[in-house]
Order: sequence, then structure tokens, then C-alpha cells
Amino acid sequence: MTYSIAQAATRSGLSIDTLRYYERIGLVEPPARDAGGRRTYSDEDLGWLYFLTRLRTTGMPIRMMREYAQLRHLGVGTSARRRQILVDHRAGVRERIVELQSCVETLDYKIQNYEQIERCLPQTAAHDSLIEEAS
Amino acid sequence: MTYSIAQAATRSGLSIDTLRYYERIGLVEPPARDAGGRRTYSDEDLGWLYFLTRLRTTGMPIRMMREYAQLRHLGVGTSARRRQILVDHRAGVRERIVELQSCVETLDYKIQNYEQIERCLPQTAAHDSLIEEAS
DNA sequence: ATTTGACCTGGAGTGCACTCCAGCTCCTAC
DNA sequence: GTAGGAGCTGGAGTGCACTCCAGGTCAAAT
Repeated sequence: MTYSIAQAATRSGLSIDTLRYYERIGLVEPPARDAGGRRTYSDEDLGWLYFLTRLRTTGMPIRMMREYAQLRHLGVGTSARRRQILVDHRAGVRERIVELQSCVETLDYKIQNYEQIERCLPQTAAHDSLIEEAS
Repeated sequence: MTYSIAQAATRSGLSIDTLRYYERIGLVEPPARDAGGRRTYSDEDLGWLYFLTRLRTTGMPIRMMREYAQLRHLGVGTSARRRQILVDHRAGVRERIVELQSCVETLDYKIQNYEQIERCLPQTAAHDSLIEEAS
């Protein structure tokens, strides 16, 4: 099964321009072409694109994704280094999750604060700056 | 208690340049100045800076932080709108956490895969492309 | 008195990750 | 056979969030 660039874009969630961009910068191997010179993406290509979107979602910079892609291209002998990249990256993502959870707590606190303020002044928009930022 | 811009930078985790930048774009109110024209940040200023860093960490774009900052400046009458911004934003952050957790699972899977590959080929770097990307 | 160091301003520059564009080639459908 | 649509290329442009710089002021230390 092969896919046009438009189909690959739809399935991967990347734009057509982004697909060509990723190819230009060496993040994806140039896909096969049909008789008319148009790109044809394989299922394997799509799998790689999917994985790239996961890395992107977790905030991995393109330069690191490219490093990973190049190692991958060098074959199975680089698997230890690739694994290490993923392990390190995963640790960062886990930290990030914890950080976000702590931010959510800050938001919870602030929101509760607003709810309290709104209970105190039902719909009196007349007198501003009564309580003015309890924190 | 007041703080120089360098102290405010250290305590907030933002750079001096970023503090001035935030002031320029209206994210923070211009702080007081000392006799020599230098900025002096109050504890309240630092509290706001801290909150901004929380919003930034969660990926809120500066334009939305500015909107929030402007509402805050308008006083207590805008608290319902500010609360709504935070509630909406919190929902996005929670989604993001879930998404990151799912990415971590993908990473787990990939890493396990590498571990398996490495068990198969102990330190034989001689013959590449044996297994070549199981996924 | 002068040197040092922190801070000031307005404005220019940077890095990242796209995104858009002009002008072209194909293929398909009418 | 021609009109329309998808795709092609190389290169320019965009938005975001800083970050850096030159040239100046000010206060304290030597």
C-alpha cells in the first residue's frame, strides 16, 4: 500500500509542506516516486512519520530527531545509542509531566480563589479593586 | 522588601532581558524605580512573575498572558473572565498531560524493543541490518 | 578622579519550526 | 485538446519568544 503526499499528510497529521520540509532537512528518507515524479509513501514511511510526531509532541527538538534518524539509517549497530537517546528523552518527558501537574495545582488554587471572590461579590461590578489579588 | 532586576531575575528564573521584555510588551506593570532610575521589584511583582512562569511552563502564549494581565489590571470586575481563562487553560494542560503520558508509553515500547534487539546481538557490530526496525 | 560594575534605552538579531509563493509539470476528465 | 487539480522545486517569509548590542548613566570603591 502506498500513499500520496496528501494522504500521508492526513494520516500523519503533518501538513504537506511539513512533509517536504522534513525530507529536505533529512528527518525522513526521500520516499519512492511514481512514474510522474510524485512522492509515494509506504506504510513503513507512515510508521516513521507517526513516531516523529510522538517525538515532536514531547518537545524533542528537530536537531535531536535528526540525530536519531541518522543513527537509525546507519543500521542495527547504533541501537544502543538510539535506545539511550530515547531513555534520556523519556526521563525529560516524565519530569515535564510532573512539572505540568504542579502547574495544574497552581491553577486549581487560583481558580478556587476566583470562585471565592465571585461568591463575595455576586454581580456587583460597581466597586472595583475591593479584594485585588489575594495572591 | 524590594529587589534589583538581577535579584528579580534570579528569583523568578527569568533573565534580566526577559524581565525588561515582559515589561515592554505589557505583561508586567512597570515596577517602581529607585533614585538612580533603576527598577525595584516588590514581593507582589515577584508573585506575579512567578505566576507568569507557571503559565509559560504550561505553554500559554504570551498574547493570552497579556490578555489576562490586562483584565487583572482592570480590577475585580473582570474576575469571572479571568477565572474562565484559567479554567479553559487548565483543561488544555490536562489534555496535554494525558497526551504526554501516551507518548511515554510509545517510548516505553520502543525502548523495550531496543533492549530485545540488544539481547539478540550482544556486541556483534559486524552484521548490520539484521532486524532493522521492528517498528 | 577614575575605574568598575550594575543598570538604562531603543533597536537589531537569533533560532526554531514551519508556511507560503511563483512558476513549472503531470495526469485525468470533459 | 484543453481545463483543472495535485504535485513539483527553490527560495522567501512568518510568528514566536526571546537575546544581544552599542552607547550611555549612575553610585560605590580605590
